[in-house]
Amino acid sequence: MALDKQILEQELRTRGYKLTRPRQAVLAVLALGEEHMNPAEIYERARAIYPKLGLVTVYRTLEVLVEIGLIQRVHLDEGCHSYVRSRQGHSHQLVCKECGRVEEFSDCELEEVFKQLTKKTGYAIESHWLELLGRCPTCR
Amino acid sequence: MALDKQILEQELRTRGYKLTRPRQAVLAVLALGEEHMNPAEIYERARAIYPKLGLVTVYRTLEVLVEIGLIQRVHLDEGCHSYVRSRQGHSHQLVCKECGRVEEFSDCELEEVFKQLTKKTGYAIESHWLELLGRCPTCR
DNA sequence: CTCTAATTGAAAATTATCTTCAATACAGTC
DNA sequence: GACTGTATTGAAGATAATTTTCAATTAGAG
Repeated sequence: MALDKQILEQELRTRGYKLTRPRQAVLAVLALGEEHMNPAEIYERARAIYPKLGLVTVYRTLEVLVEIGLIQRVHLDEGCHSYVRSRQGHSHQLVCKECGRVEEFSDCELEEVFKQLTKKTGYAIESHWLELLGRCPTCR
Repeated sequence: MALDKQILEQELRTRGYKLTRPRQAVLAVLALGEEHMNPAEIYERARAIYPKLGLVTVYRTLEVLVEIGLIQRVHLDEGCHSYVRSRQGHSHQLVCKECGRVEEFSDCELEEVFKQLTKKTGYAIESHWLELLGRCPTCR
């Protein structure tokens, strides 16, 4: 995953953002994680790397990364707003209830379902959000 | 939809909850709405019916209703945590970005997708959440 | 009608997130 | 390697959302 951190860094730089130490710390944490983490968790872990880091910077960095599409928000019932590294362009998440591990997948066959719905309801479907909760192989 | 309100009330009573005036006001608002509403919006509308209502009670009532399964949470990127009346047992939502109208549907063909994923990832899928965003016929 | 436990609302507490602003550090230029 | 303009940072305070506490009220069983 060290590799992944470099990809994230490169992507940031390419877009004209400066690669600062605080950002590097946040990226390092995100690149590691299979799990979804909320801002506070990310903050805590990233401070192990760069202790002067401020929570505000975590929020700001996450905002940038979501906008660029490098990470994705995960919505959970309790304590909304966690984040995970998004691997493929558009993908969905399989979250383990037990350990929080996140598996991503993208090859879904939802398109057909959407077409039918468009016909039936008259809605123009513009985006979708699918999230699955379960238990990962290890936790079963 | 007045009918629906009575269904909600009946369900609450059956479960041993008292049918108070504040709760009735909240139920009335929820029974009406095609739209998803956040606690503050529900509060405001319900106060037209029962002015003494407190916001806290709205939160508490929503909590009970979600637990019973009479309403569902809708997750949106900005301002998480809206609620809609849930019609069928398990269903999904088609939310209009423009006017907030919510269309529910339940006959989805996701089961097949899930089976494949279980096989591929080893996860035991226990629950899922699907949300579609788009534009309703009127707003198009 | 009475009584008790559930429920309520006001206020205060907590938590999450955002804004402001002076100080700092990156990255390109010399 | 030092210089410089601009983006970025962190602390502190502001705002917003949600929860807790607690004394007063009320639904509904008897």
